[in-house]
Amino acid sequence: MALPKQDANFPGWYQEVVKTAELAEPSLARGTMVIRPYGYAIWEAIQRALDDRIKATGHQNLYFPLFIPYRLLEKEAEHVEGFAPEVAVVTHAGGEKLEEPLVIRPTSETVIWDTYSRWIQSYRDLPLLYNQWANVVRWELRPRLFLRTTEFLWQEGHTAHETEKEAREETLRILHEVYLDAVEKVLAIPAHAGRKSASERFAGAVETYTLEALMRDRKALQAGTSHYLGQNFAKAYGVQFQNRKGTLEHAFATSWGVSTRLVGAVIMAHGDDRGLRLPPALAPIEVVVVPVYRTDDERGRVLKASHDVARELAGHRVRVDDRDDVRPGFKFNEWELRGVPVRVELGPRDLDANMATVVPRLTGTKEQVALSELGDRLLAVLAQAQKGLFDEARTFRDKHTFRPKDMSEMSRLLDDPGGFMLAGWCGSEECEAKVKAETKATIRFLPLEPTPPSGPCIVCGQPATDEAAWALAY
RNA sequence: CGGGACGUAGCGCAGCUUGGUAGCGCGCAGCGUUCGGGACGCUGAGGUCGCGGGUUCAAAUCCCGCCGUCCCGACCA
Repeated sequence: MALPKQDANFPGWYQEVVKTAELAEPSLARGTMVIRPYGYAIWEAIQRALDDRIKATGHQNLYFPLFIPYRLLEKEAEHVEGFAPEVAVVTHAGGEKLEEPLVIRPTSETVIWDTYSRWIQSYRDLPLLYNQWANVVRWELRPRLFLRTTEFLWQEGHTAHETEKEAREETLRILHEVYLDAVEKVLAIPAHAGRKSASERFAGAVETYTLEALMRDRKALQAGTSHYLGQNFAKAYGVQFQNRKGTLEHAFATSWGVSTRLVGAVIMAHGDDRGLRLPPALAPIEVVVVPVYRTDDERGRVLKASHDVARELAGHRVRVDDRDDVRPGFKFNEWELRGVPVRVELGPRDLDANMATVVPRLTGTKEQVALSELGDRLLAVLAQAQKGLFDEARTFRDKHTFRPKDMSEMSRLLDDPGGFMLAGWCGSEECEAKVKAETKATIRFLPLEPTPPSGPCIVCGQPATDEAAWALAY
């Protein structure tokens, strides 16, 4: 099960890691996947990180249904136009054709705002700060495990506010305090927080904010989005409230979501030629102890010592790999492939010297540590692993951030080595489309606030309104 | 939908040109030897050759039709 080299064949490398590390595998229905326990444990850790932050910012969880009557979807014109091509529709049920087809939610703005119309009467009912954990279905044309599957798991927040200011603040609070914080501190992936151009905006949004990260194949990945929806949905679904002055007004909306795609982001941002590398904050197993023995005597002695190590690290996720049917070398490789941050090898030689062999996944170098200092040393290695992955990814990203002088240079750099291209943009869709046509790159993000750069638009030479970050993307 | 390829054991593939009753690697089961970096030997289980039709004494192989999957383009968390 040798992995393809990352540089030579990144898609092959990715697929092989997802499969052999037992994260997930394709399933029967087109574009769907089965998430296996190890992959799901990573997702659960991501969920916990997000859910903690969502609640800490004052939100509550609730749940809306999977099925949405087609007519509800149609009420917001831009929204339906954006999603219609990729919704799955149920036309038959209970053995007959349905009078009205049901769509399987591609996102839940429509049902939720239809419901909010009954929940919101007065400014006293606001704000509504709700989130749901759910599955959604989007009929994507090019599915890829975790990154773009027909069905995926995610979290979607839907809030309603009294004022535009409050709603806009909410959009940015989620972006920073929930998404950026979790992605950088837990997933150890450095990300740019930015604004989407009009063409990349969510269908029905006034403003879309995004988190963009650079993967190891130097393509960008959108890791989360937060939308300010203005009053579009409130108007479409008749959500009005009586304000403090006694007059009727439409509520202001936000929505925001991140998905199982983040599991793919962790794989692609941190993986190396030996497989996965997981940040300890996310790793289902932080420390694996591999006992080495030959005879029954040695086995008993070494296993006892192994469990002592596990006990000393109470509160951390430690696994003693006591399988008798595979040899140590196999275990070393397997746990490296699955990204466990630290391995401890314990054999008769170690025990005779009152030592253990410690091997951090990041460095791969073996070090001898006295048993009496092992606990402290492991904690230090774990802390270093979390920081090391983040620092390495940030250095990598900065090294692959360029300021091309003109289109041909941008084109050349995108081709090799790839990365983010920062350049002036005049704000016109024509220029944006031209870059895409010539280089396949899209604008991944604009600065949070419009900030004219020093140079002109890289396409037309007119004065620029923003410094845009272009990249090839997933 | 436009362009290209492929469907043979759980997975990855060979066999097809030139028809003769299905094979390799990995994995799986049993036994033994091994065990500090992906072990080895022997034995064994496992296949409607995508589906339907045709040609032929005989079809995985040749012919016709259908179905499905994957890759490249437009979409996308």
